[in-house]
Amino acid sequence: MNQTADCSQAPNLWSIAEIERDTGLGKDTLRIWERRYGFPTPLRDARGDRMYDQPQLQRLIRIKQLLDSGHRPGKVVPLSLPVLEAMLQASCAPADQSDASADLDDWLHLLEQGQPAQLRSALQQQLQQLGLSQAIEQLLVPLGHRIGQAWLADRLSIHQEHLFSETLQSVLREAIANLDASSDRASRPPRVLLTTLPQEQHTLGLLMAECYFALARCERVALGPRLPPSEILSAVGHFQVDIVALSISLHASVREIADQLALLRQQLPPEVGLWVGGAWASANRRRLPKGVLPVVNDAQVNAGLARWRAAHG
Amino acid sequence: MNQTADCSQAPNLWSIAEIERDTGLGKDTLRIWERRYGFPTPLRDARGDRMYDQPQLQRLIRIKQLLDSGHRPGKVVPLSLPVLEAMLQASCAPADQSDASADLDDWLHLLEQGQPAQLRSALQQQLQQLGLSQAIEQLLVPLGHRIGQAWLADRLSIHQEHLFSETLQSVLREAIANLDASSDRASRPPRVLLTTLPQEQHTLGLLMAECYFALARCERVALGPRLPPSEILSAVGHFQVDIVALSISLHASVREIADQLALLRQQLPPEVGLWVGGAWASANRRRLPKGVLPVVNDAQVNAGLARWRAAHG
DNA sequence: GCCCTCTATTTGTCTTGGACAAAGACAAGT
DNA sequence: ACTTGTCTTTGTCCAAGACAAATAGAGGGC
Repeated sequence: MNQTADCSQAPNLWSIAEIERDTGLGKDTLRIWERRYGFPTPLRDARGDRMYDQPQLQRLIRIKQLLDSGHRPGKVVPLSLPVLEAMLQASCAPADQSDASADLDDWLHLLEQGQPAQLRSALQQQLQQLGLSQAIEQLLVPLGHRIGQAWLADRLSIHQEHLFSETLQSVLREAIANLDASSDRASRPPRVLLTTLPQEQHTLGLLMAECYFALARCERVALGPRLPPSEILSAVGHFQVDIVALSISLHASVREIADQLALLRQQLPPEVGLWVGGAWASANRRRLPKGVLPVVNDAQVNAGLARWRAAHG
Repeated sequence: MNQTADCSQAPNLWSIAEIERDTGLGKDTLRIWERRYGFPTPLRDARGDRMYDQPQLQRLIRIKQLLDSGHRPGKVVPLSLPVLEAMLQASCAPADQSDASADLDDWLHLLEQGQPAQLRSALQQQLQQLGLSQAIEQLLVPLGHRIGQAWLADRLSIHQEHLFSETLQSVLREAIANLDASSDRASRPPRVLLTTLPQEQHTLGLLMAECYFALARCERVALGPRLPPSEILSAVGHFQVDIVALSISLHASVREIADQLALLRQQLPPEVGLWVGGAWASANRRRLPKGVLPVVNDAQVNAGLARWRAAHG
């Protein structure tokens, strides 16, 4: 499953360094869990080095995901794989909208068959038909969830997920370019800085956020993903930005993000807004520091913008 | 210089974990260099933990860059910062084309002033004027080098580099979309899989490669950056691909890449081509495994395609 | 019900020094 | 020019212990 090449001769055995790379868990952490919780229990090669097998790798990946969503190590490390998967399913599937999920399966089929051109034109057509903001909220966001689930359940391989991601990125950027080209109204304040924190893996959320702001005809400074907080601060000064908009996906570590947001809010000039979108923001609304505005859909973005424009005449 | 936020109270001091993150050198390696070469010599905090200061971090970053371009640790770790910088300048500046470099400075100025909209339209205009393939080879690639140099010399901050990268990405994708839309000729074989190896940081090269193949009206399967070799293999079967095209930037570690390429070539079906573009390919043509075709510019891509099409009727 | 503070536990990171194999460099023989 | 063997370089791994930062839970005041 989701299995990287086993470069060595041994079948499906990984060294501690490969486990660190594939799970994001530090070597020290892996060793100390072994002492404290009795898991993992890697085999040893001739030299005495730890060699992890596939079931243990799977279990570690799931444990890491649960850790990132706020669970404590002592509570999840000892659990068996089925239990872990059940917990993940529970935390990943937020209220299955039953009517849409059949349609989503159609999209999965399209992705599985794997004709890039077809996928692209199907996406374009849906965007046309539903309109950009509707398409994002009712199709793309749920579809993203569904694809994440399918990947977890081994129905989708990494390269299929990449194809979807790349194709959707291309389509969304085209949509933004079209919006900007049809200059029936010129862009106007506020000037919004768009980026993500450095940990972020999920780039599509940022692009969807950019769509919202493009629809509202904001001046945008799109800096792409993964900008360190210190650079966000200097960019704010450099570009004379009114609002910093961050996109944060669910897979990010809860605490780490909350800390960074608090620090960023503190160091940012008070008159500059800090808006946060993405699944993380909706799941952790209570943990947001003061002065950080959650904007998880088109309506909230527009409401926030209306308020800003009213205040700044 | 290029300095991340110092989260702690101490001014400009970093723990060993932060050094690992910022340089890519392992903790173990840092400690053993200390034992063996007498560098680095970190201070110690109250608890006895290593704390690295700014000069040492700078030196370590340069050392890592030289290591990645093939130097041996014993030769470079003991060298002083000025010497390291001189060596980097030498290896990074491949024959300054004197006529173009004044123009490049104009672009740097534009980037420094930092009006996103202006930068974007200037890029678009140049693409129109020179044509896509000319613009890439004569403007964008040299400009990329120049920006890398400027970043090294502290003239450019990270957020400016992000702005350039994001803007150019947007412009190039628009150009590709336009090419595809103007369907005077439909796309035809070979079918080309476009991606990069997982280490790759430099995404723009991939997009430029996609431009070349789009100009040649190939069927493209763009999977975005950072696809693991095992996934490349399964994608080749899944999408019935004729050619795998990889973009590899100069900053990648020479040996690591060469090994991965050899393994990939070996595991790939013999009838599927493996083409490699980007600065790495031109700098390491001799290290390419057999059966791997270097394509570092538009002409070579077209030549390769012509040969393929001739061979496959 | 909510918020604070204090304490006990959990948890990850850092330390030391030694061992060892994979890979590069270099010399000698074909 | 090419292989082969040896020496040297170099990074990773191991073990156990120490310790501070983070968290949970209990108790007290509003």
